[in-house]
Amino acid sequence: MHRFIARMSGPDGGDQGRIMSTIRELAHSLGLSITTVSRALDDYTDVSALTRARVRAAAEASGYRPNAAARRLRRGQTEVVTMVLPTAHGRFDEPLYIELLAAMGPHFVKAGYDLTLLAAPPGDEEIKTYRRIVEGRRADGIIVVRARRDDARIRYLLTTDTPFVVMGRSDVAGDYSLLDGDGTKAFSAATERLLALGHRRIVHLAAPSAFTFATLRRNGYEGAMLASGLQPVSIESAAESDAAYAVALQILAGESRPTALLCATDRMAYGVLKAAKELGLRVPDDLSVIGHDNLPASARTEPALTTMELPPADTGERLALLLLERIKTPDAKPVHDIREVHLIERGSIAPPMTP
Amino acid sequence: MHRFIARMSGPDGGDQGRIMSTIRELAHSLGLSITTVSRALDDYTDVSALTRARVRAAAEASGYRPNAAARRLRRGQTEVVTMVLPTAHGRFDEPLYIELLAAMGPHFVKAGYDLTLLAAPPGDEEIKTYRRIVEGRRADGIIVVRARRDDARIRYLLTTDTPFVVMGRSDVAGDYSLLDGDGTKAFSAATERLLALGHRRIVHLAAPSAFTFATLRRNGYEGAMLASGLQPVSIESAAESDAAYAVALQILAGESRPTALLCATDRMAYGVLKAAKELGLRVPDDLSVIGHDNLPASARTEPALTTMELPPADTGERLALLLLERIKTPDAKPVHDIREVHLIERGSIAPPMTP
DNA sequence: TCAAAAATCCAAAACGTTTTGGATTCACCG
DNA sequence: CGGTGAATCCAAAACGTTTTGGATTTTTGA
Repeated sequence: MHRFIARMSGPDGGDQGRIMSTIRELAHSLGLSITTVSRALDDYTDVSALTRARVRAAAEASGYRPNAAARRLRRGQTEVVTMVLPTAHGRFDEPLYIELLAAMGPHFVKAGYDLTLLAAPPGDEEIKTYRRIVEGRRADGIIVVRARRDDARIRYLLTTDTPFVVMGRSDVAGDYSLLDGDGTKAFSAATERLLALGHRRIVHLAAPSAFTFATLRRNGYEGAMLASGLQPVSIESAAESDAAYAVALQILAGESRPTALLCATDRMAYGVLKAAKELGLRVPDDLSVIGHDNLPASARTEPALTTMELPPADTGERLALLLLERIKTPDAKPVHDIREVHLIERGSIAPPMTP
Repeated sequence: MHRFIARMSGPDGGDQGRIMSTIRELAHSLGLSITTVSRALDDYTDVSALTRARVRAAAEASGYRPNAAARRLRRGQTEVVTMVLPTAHGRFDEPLYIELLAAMGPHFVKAGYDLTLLAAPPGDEEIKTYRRIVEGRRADGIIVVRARRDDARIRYLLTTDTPFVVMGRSDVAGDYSLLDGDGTKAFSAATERLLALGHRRIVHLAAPSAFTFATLRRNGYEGAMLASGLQPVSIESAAESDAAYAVALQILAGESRPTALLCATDRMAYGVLKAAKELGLRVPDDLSVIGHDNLPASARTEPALTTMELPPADTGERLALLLLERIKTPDAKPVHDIREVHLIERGSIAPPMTP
């Protein structure tokens, strides 16, 4: 009876459902010290099982959440990781990032981190953005995407002690974790697939060697060709589809034209498809085409494009985990994770009709 | 001489280039109080022009940046805005978001806000994510994208006092700012365009009426048809391209088939293109097709798809500004910004050949 | 010349946590 | 029964700002 009354209107019962905004209120309502409440919520061995349970229940019931700013100030860490989107001007046709973000999200949330996003065009502005994050201590870790061969961002970050991970490969030396697709192996495998279909005149449409991935993919293609006793032919083009279109018109003009074109990127493959159509060549009968990236548009081309991709969900998850590891144990040896790229076969390849 | 020595090794000169991490150090090195330094940096009229300049210079030179957590704690605001990505499972083919994010970014940065990103699949998890933000006071404002007719997120946010803006329209009543494309006007204009080309048998392939936009677009089409004295024919289909494909096969089978199909979305238009090809109908000669969204793939279809879009850069900018306004003056009347949708003409429409 | 007003500065409080360094109680042992 | 150690708890300091409420000096007005 006594208990019942206390629940109804006693000094303890009054705060029942109210939303408790500070730990002080919560502690007071429980007749405990702030210290004890804090430690109970943080699983210290320091507090009795009974008290812990009581605190837990009260926190749950009242919807108490520690003030993020206060805990960050006291702890000296931001509980934030940041990814800077390299935004060239104009249309930003890079759906990969949104998938990466979606895949990374849950892992960061689980680890108690918020993911903040900044957009910066390459150039001076970009480095300033990184400085702002680092000097303003706005993040505990950074994700650098689309690494460049000579990458000022990586060079800068190496001079600081901010944990970071890189997606893609760079020529910048130093100890940092990175994740990238195994472009060499992927292009080697794609070449072998074409060889298995009976192709012999396979040409590689390479991206500018300023990109690290371009060289890696080229190596894969050339290695596979040489291993089969064939002479590799790599032709470099700008990475835009228009440029690839122009180059492809040349390549496909002659009599002994290739029966297959292995392109460094999907976008380049689009140019090739356009050129083939222009020249009256049927894909895949007269010409097999392969790209890389699996852009959404590649499923809609005519015919649908055979391509390769680094599965975004896995990649995002791995990227998040790498960064969290880096934050937790900054002295551990950084890891280089070179992951397998998957071949996605669609309608743009077939055995060669013209021998 | 005296001055020179002081610079070399005097008590003031020692801190010259060192990075100053707290306002206390900075104040000390200038022989000023913390208060004065803080107010100098914040443009109070309270401090003399000379002092202000001195403080500014020293802050600049030493790379001082106020600790974000401390200022947030003191100010009671997070300086963070959040956007929750609705991620269905599987491939996330929605490049719009990344463009929106890129466009919003600079405006938030300029206003001193960080943009954090959370991913949540629709369902219970989604509302929990919103609760976490609101109850944990993790953001000063929220961006809700892809509004639904009966939208639990909006209903929840209306019960709190967290500022937010919505992209898209919902049936949920209440005072909140929103931004959306004028689907009605756009579809009316597209219909008129087809009429001007000489089409008379124009059919609208509508999305499920569970989506607000579906009804709006349908109204636009039907209004334009009626205004021209023609009988509108709207046929509803699921929004996936496969479903649209099946429906299109039916529509295009008969003898008096339509000469133009106006589709509620690009994805539905893809299904129509596939059906037309299957039936041996040439686009655009035998059939004109229009979509909406301007997905990247739409530029690569065969023929390239005529479509409509809400320009992402403008949209993102406007969305950011709307939210910032909402945060600054929460009592101001919310605005409904219905923006013009642009028609992008490509190869999938032409005058009808078969009369 | 003196009082009032303006200009300029500052000490201390406050924001809500986490953590340090004990204090208290209680059981147990010799 | 005194002492030791474990089990619990807590007061107060600290994190780095911003803001409050003066204090001091200088200028102005009569």
